[in-house]
Amino acid sequence: MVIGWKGSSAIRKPRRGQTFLPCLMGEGKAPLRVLNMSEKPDLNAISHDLAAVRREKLAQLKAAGEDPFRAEWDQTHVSQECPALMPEGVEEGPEVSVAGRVVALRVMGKASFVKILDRGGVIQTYLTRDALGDAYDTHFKKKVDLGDFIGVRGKLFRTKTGEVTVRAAAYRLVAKALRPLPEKWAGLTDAEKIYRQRYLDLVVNEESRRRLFARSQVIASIRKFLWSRQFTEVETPALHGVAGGAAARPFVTHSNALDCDFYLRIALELHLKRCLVGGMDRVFEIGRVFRNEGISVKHSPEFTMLEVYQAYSDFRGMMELVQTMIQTVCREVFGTTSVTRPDGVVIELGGTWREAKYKDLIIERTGDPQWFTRTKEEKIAACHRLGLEEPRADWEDHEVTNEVFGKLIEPHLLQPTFVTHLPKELCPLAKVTQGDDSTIDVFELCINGQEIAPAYSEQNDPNEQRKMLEIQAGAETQKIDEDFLLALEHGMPPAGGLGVGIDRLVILLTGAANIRDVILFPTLAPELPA
RNA sequence: GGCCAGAUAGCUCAAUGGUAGAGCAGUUGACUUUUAAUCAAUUGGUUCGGGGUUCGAGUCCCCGUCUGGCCA
Repeated sequence: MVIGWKGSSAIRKPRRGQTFLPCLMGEGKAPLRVLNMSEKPDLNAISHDLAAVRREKLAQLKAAGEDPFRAEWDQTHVSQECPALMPEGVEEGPEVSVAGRVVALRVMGKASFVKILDRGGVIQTYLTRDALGDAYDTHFKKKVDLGDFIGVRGKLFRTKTGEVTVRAAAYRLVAKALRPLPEKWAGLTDAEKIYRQRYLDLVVNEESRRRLFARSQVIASIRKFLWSRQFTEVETPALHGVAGGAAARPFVTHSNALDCDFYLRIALELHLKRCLVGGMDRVFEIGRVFRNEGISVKHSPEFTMLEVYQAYSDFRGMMELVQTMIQTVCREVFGTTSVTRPDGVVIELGGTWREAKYKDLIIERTGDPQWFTRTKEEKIAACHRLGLEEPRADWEDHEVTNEVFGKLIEPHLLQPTFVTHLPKELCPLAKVTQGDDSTIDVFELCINGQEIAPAYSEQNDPNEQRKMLEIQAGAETQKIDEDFLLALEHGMPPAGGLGVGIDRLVILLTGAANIRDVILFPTLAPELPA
């Protein structure tokens, strides 16, 4: 009859120093101790102060011997499981015990519908005076507010409109909310409150809840996929002596114990390659990286990277890996490989993705087959003709070209595209293409107008690596991670490496408009003390 | 970093320079199948902070804080 019940909830051993104070309401019994609450508490006087009203209700409960914050409840079912227990034609279902936050409260005299929110969604419960006795009037109607947590136990039934509902045989207040929920219809729209008080957003905005749960599922699905290919998951340091593996301004912090400064990592790359050196020849990490740069719709100062390194593979292998991985995750979490953006554009992630060489895209966009033999001044002039204002004489030649890519090409790559063979100046950590020493064996996967995942045939020649890092560092030789070069000198197997911006991937898959919408608690300026 | 916009009741939003309002939430009452339940009554304000103009400022001006958008 009862599912997974750990004995009667109404009978628990009193805790030390605590009198046994039953407060399970219903089951045809009056509470074992009649609540000694004043019948007409003067809430009227404080009715404007919503928190004070709730504090007073809590005080009255405690005065009557009930402490909601010490109540327990056995949750046997989650909201979303209930409809499956009520197949077509069934009038009365099994007994379930659900629990969650009260998000809708419709009291109609001697019967009430109460919707409660749990991790699976919302389930409706039906509380009546008939089933619950006096507690229905003196306890439920007087003391339970929107936002409180309650447990409800009873058999499932279907309302006359067909909604699967728990008919309460018993309920218990298991946590009181001392502050009110945001308004039920408009919800929470103040962007600042949505981010600072994300817990409220999660309670009242179904879309946010769906999106942030989806993020977790995407990450879980990625792990599963990589484990199935025998990758080892590792955790490498976030405190770096040298902020390497990418070109970005790092955050600086200080160790009191070691009396030295550290940088928060800007990439996972160099430690994962050390793992390759050590023989962990399929390795990945999903971790937070920090870049002390601009904040925008697409950039957060802390964001989550997946980096994958596979020995005896190369950037071609990474192409297959990332395409299969994203398609697998997409089907597993969303059941489809088509994504519709908020503006209606459909992005198709199925099939084999387009491949295009960087140089070909530049030549196509500029309409100049001789682009790469032009002088820098000619390129800058051409940029201005194409409507680009920014390029200046002090830019490096490849920066001018990359401006064309970043401003005029990448934003239009909505459908998945592997952009391959980038100029070698753009990344010092990849192998130079055989037969064309101006490019490297890499791709950037662009989807939805932004770079989602770069991948390289990783440089494993320590001498070449040192040369490229020295060029990149210029005069700032302290930016060279000597410890990494030392590791390379011990020998690193040939490998393909892949980085995936998890936040951007989730933006793409959930149709979000802003990176903050896929981060639970995005970086904001601290609030000033009042 | 620059430009633009915003900040008013717990929440969502109004308010020509002239007594700060509404809906929801709250409180009191009615109501045993509701779906933003309904009906009646009712409480609720340091208008982000600081200065200024004015007989009078939520409103106009200046400074600051935070937030959003665009640009860098």
